[in-house]
Amino acid sequence: MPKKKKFQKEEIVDAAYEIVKMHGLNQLNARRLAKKLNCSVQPIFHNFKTMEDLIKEVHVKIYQTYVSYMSINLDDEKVYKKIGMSYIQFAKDFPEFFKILFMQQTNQKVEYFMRTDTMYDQIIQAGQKMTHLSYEEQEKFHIKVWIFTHGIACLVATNTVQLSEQEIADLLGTTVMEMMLGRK
Amino acid sequence: MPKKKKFQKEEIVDAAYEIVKMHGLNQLNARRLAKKLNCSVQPIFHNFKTMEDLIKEVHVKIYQTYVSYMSINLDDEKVYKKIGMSYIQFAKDFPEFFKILFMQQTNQKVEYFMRTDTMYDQIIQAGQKMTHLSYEEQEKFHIKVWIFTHGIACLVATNTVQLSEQEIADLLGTTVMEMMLGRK
DNA sequence: ATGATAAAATAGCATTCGTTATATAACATA
DNA sequence: TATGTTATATAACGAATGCTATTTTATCAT
Repeated sequence: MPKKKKFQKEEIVDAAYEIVKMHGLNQLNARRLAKKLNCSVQPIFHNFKTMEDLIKEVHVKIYQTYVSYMSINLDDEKVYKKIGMSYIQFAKDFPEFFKILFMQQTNQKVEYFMRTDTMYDQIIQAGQKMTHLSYEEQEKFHIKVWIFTHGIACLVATNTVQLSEQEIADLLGTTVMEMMLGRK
Repeated sequence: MPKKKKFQKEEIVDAAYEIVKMHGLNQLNARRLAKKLNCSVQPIFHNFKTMEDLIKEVHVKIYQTYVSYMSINLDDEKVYKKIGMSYIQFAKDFPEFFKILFMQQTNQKVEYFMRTDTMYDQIIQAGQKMTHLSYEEQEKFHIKVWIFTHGIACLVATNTVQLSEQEIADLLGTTVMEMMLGRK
């Protein structure tokens, strides 16, 4: 009966993902994507109602990339440092993705790293094992560490500072230590 | 002889500045600006060769706004806290400006707050008066405080977190204190 | 008043974008 | 092989953008 599909949804999303990764979201458009796929714009609009719909699926793939970077064994020691390093490494390896996920006007994205995060509670509890603080104290500590980490990640993603992995590890390590030791 | 000029460069830049302040840089275009000025697009292109030229002048005005926010008496006590609070307050009051100045891909903008900053040395020295650290130690401390401050400012500018002035002051105050006390 | 001159209005061009109407081509089934 | 179905190509529409050619209008020295 029908002609076999040449362009599947997945490969279109993959190509769009690559464009966004290399050149940012505002460089993604139907013609550019078609060119990358060596086709006309038809397969795109045949598979997706609108560009917006396609971008939604790209978002999902971007978020999956982030999640895979952040999958860390919470039983490990130095949880905070490892989580922080992963977060910053993500910002370094995928600056465009980081900007999309964490440096844009917020609507529903807060959930990614705030209280609603599924990992939030686990992180606090993992931290408690090492610091022996109360849940509330640990929570305050966690927020401060996270803000500092986020600060570095933003600077890295925008290329405002260029830091090696070792420099980042030192900076994060000593600061987290000082934040802990300096508590009243 | 000639007709008197009705639209001066300054008022055009002012109107553009307002649009950027309220709606961001990518909402600025010739027709929208003309509408705000109650004129056609002609006065704009008569006064500026291109939109890019106009935007350059808007950038200058934005940077001036930032500088006026950051003009702080360095002889004051709690310099760090005051500078940090000003930086964050700027991000809160002018999120679009903050994003333009400090949350975009960097080219020449590093100068705003890095070593090349004219205030950089004065800030370090002012800090030394209170901490009695060596210049190098004070420098390290300064960078950490700045990263933390920048982290909060980014979160505020993107509306990822909503913090009152008091909450910001507490967060910044206690963290800077802990960073100082926790040093090896 | 009038004419020279420059500012501003009008209307349009060229480009880029999302999207779609139409035509063509490929493929499974009869 | 013929037919129906559908994926893809071609080409174009309509809106938004930067910018400009042309016309209109206001000012001021004469």
